[in-house]
Amino acid sequence: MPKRISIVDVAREAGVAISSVSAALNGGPGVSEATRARVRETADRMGWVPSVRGRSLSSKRTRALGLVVQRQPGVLEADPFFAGFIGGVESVLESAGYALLLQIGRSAAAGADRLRRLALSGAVDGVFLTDVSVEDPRYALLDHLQLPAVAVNAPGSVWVSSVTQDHRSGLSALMEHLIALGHRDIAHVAGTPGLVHSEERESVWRCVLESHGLPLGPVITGDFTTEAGARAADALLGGSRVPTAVVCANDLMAIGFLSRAKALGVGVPDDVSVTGFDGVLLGAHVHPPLTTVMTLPGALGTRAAEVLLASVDGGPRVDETIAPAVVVDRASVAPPRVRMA
Amino acid sequence: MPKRISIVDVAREAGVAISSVSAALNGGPGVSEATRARVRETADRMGWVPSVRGRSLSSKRTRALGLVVQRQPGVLEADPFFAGFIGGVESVLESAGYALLLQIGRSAAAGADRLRRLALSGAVDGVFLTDVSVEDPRYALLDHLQLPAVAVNAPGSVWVSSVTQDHRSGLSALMEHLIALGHRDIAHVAGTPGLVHSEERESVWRCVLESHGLPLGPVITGDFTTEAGARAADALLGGSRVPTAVVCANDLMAIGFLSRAKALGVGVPDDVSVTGFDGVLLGAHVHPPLTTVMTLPGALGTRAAEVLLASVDGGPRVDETIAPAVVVDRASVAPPRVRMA
DNA sequence: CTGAAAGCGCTTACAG
DNA sequence: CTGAAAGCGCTTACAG
Repeated sequence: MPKRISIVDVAREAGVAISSVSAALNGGPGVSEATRARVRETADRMGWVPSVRGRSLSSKRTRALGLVVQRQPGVLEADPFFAGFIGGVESVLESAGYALLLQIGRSAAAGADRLRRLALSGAVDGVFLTDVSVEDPRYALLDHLQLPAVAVNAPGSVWVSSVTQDHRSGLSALMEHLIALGHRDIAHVAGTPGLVHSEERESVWRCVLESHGLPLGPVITGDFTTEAGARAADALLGGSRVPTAVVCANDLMAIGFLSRAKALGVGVPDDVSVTGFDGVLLGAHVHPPLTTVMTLPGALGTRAAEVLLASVDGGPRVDETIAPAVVVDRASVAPPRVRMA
Repeated sequence: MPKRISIVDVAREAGVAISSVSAALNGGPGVSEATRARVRETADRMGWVPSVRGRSLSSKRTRALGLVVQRQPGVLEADPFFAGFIGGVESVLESAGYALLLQIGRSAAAGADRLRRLALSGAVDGVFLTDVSVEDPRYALLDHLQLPAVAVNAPGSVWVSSVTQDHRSGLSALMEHLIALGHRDIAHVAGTPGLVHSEERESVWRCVLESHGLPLGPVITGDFTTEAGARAADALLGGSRVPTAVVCANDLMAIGFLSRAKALGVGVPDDVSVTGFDGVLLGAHVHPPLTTVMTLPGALGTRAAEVLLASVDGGPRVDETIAPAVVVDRASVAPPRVRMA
């Protein structure tokens, strides 16, 4: 094992005190340019990379940010959000010299517990909050710990900042589009109950229908998986009163719905229009290509990371917003077929 | 800011020395059961979670494992491998009390550099090596540092262990299946040049054709994206000699190919058979459902994490294997249409 | 079985 | 501008 070289070695080699090495490398004051240059050159020559262990203990900064994903590990594969979000986060952490500490909690309770240990053990300088539920217990923890945090697509709290992409206007526009085409029986395939974004989407669906004086079509409760979408198709297409349009809370469920509808011999969009939500890449490649609302997980990740980093540096609590999600009209929507009464 | 409570506070409260607290909590020897119980009770009551900063500095263990993904951040969203792999990794790290440090390098060079800094800064106890290229410079670094590491789907080195899922037999079986159906003109849409798994898949395609004395159909070089698959369709379906089957190096390219073929009015599988590789969830929902080879990124992640953890605990270098990838025959393959000569 | 002390590798006042 | 010293919160020999 090649012995690790430490700040002491560099100081000795450069003929200065370790405090000077530290100041020189960190851009601190109290070092002449000549000394700074010499130390830098020596450190580079020796290939010294400061120990994050020593540094984090004395500086109270770990230079790492935490993300505890609350999902079943197996579900993550199909999830359209996290890869994009993490990509966005990483693109800013990279230049800031921060690392991302990722953990997965199988349930909301497990996730909250892992977050608690992560925070209490001092492993991270701040955390991202995703999959926020309506009364999320993590807010209280973070408020109490005063740990910098940013909630994604959720309100934030007294202490926790937030970064949000408006999903309501895009979904609302999609609903208006369906109604303008003549749809009157519009069903909803909802997401996992209790999550902020599930409730929000269902609420938009309901509000737009009510504002037009239209009946609330049936609601099938799903869980954001393709399988749930397929089950919803069974439930909605087998009944006596088949809706003319089905608004799904995400693309995966819409794709499952599409696939099952085809198997049942129901034509999309001729017999029933189907819409998704998220804008996953593959939505453009299913048959028919899926009309949906395009979200931007990557942009959200970028902004969230910037906000969190600012917060770690002592910045104030903020609530930010990125450009709203917009409708992408492809081919899974058409005017309703005229039917017998 | 609520003052962090430390081992000193717990020791004082329990009326013992800090070394006893440490030994009691870590299950070390030299503590009576009575003391151990009392310390545990005190620590729990005070809500003390040991500082990973202090602990990692003195123990030389950070209890974190590193993964530097070499991808463009934007590409990650469509990637079928990482979410599953990370899910598998996390399921074992969770119970082991380890964390995953994730970084993204935009290129192989950037990734190697981030890995170097990660290793040299002592931020992790071991690393996963993915997207291994044919002459990967990271092996030399890891061998030199003697940092525990496990290469995924690649050979490993003198020091680095490996965990592999056999991809050759499944792809080979798929090729045999096509040939048995009567295909003689089989093209290949290859992956990013230089990567171990790109080369491997192309090599299987070539070997099976050669062993049957069949001509090597054209090879289009792609980069594993849907767009590359679409471009390959343009190149292969527009030419004078259209192959009867196209073997793509991954599902995403196959799905792009499918989509473009449909736009060009070429029927799959009637006019041309198309196959993918990976077994992404959505391959079952495209039209026609994609025949492919099913890999198991989650199982690979689980095994890789187990191997790496064993290695961190001083275990020997190993080369392990999980169950091979198998053919999933769906509907994008059929016998070739009889054509005029 | 128990406790006082050294040490991990840095940063940060503080004194020269 | 420069350097010696304390201290961050643990673990690990070592002595009692």
